[in-house]
Amino acid sequence: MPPNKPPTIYDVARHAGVSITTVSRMINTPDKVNGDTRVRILAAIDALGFVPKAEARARAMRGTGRIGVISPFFTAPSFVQRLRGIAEALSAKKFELVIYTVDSAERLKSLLSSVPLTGNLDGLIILSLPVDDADARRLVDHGLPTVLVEFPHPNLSSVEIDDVMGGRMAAQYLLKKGHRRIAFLGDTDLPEYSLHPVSQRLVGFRQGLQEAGIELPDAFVRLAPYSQEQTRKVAAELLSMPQPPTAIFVATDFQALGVLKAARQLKIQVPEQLAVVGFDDLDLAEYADLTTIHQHLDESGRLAVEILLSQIESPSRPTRHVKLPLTLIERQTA
Amino acid sequence: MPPNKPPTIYDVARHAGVSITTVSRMINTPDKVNGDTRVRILAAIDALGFVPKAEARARAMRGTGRIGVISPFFTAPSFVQRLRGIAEALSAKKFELVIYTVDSAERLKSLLSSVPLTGNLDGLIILSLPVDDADARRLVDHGLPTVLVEFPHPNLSSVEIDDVMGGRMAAQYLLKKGHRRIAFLGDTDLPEYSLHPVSQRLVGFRQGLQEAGIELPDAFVRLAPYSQEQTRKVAAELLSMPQPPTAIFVATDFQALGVLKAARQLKIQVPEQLAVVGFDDLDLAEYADLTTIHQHLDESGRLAVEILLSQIESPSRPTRHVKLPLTLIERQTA
DNA sequence: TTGAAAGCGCTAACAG
DNA sequence: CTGTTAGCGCTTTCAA
Repeated sequence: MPPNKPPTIYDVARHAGVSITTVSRMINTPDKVNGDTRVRILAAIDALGFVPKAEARARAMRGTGRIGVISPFFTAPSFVQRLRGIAEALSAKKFELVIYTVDSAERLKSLLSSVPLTGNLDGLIILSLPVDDADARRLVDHGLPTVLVEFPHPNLSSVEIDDVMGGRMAAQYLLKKGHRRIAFLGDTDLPEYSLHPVSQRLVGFRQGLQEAGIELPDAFVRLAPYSQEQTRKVAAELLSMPQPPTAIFVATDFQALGVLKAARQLKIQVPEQLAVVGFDDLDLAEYADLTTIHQHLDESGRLAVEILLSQIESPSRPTRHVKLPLTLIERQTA
Repeated sequence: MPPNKPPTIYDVARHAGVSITTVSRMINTPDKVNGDTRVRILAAIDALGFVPKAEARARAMRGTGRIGVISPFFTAPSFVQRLRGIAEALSAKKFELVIYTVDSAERLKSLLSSVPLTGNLDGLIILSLPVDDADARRLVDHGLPTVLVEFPHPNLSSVEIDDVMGGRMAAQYLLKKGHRRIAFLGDTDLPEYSLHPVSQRLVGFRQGLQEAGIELPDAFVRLAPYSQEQTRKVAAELLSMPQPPTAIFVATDFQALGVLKAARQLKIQVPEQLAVVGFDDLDLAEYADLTTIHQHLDESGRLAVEILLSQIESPSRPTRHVKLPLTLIERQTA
């Protein structure tokens, strides 16, 4: 007949013939306990019906071991790949990963005001979401270490992507290949709560062309919703013009696939008759043999974690703004 | 200059010029504190924004429920799509989503023994990971509602995929199309910590062929690591045989892309000279116009959440085992 | 891999 | 009324 009081690690320790340290270890980092002892302790825990007191844990623990990630609702593969980098880096350290998804401007606002207060987090990563001055101030005031990805703010650390440069790189590459009639295809999904890096890519692209004295006629700038089918349609229109482009810079890989499909259906040879350059270098770009601008998606996540953790360790450190390099990956489509 | 670390009663005590005892008393039995001191302490408390630590934690854990997801480290797109279904369903219900990724058998064991204890979770979803009797028992004993996806266990609710049936469907479809020399291509990634549904698909596939009296020669069963390039190589070998198959059932869409690539490079016409059927119906299958077995990935996540939440609400409910239907999506490759 | 011992933030005696 | 001090159950160095 076990005692009346709820069992503590001390009871478990005695029961299993080990020290309380080992029991604690068993609970928190079981892999650091010998398989043998582990079984004994597990048995003791079961036998006594032991449940750790959350309150006592909270007391004894330094931080909460929780990192929050606020991300647009992951419909686009690129978020997922960033997230993958984050998850990887985080699970290596022993942090819990809490995900908040955003699907509206209100939800973002609401998260941004509640999370720092009640989120009980050690740190926060915000993916591809706009943070205004008030938000940033609140984050700073609450002493919640935060790293922004893809949307810089002077008061918070960030990992940035140089979308303008990316667009420029695409332009330069296609020009070098001898193209003169070059079109741009981007997406129309401009939710107020999210960013639109695609616009930046267009800016850079236009710059690149201008520097070479090439026009980008309005008819060659097309937008389509972020879906394969819709993009395919728009691409087909573009390719059916009397004077169609000989190259298209598609601002996202995913849409580039739609363009390739349109070309296939119209029996247009890629890259002979049409060059296609994408952006992102998603996993699937390799399959499609898509020439594309590689941005280090996984790496951006890992880096964000690294910056965040160092900030958590020494809060006095100044904010860092890292710009990840872009690379053009030459494959078969251009 | 707000503090960086959450303030403790020590901070408050110093700030108010009293001892920690008095602060503690102020919080628990305010009437036993002098009106004068009380005011000073009160002032200090909200000057510092003091919140008792345990309480802060409790509050964070209480209001919004927490659902944990244990998933293999998401390298495969199929996990991501399941996760997407989960995230969607969960954020609608105002639940917090905590992600634990597994990259080894030890890590899985470790999570399975620590998470129920210290996770502070209201429910748990385990994706495509093997749960043995001891694990299941612990989960049940701790009263942590759990739903398994893709790996059933009698004592826990689950959402299952009928991989055997899927393999059979693929076989039947190809047979109906008149194929007789049909090959199988699966992946070799058999981490001990994860499952291998692909084997089940092969079993079903073989059954389907046998029922029609068709042989599946060993030379037509090929495995390749889960990567486009490696799969492409193996497929190329297969297609370069003296008597190559006229159809290939590729057990994962992602690898099917590799097969298609091999066919392209060898100038083998799909579907005229080679039929290809995939499995999963990932987003990218649509792009590739891949005929494939559709499993409801997003839906499996949503469903898991639904079952879990209903289990949380009424813990007495018996466990449910739902088998999601599979559908063959006919596109261009077979 | 393990244990001793020093905290963690807080409460509860016990004097004053 | 207030401060000192000894725990509470648990985590986390640091040696061994």
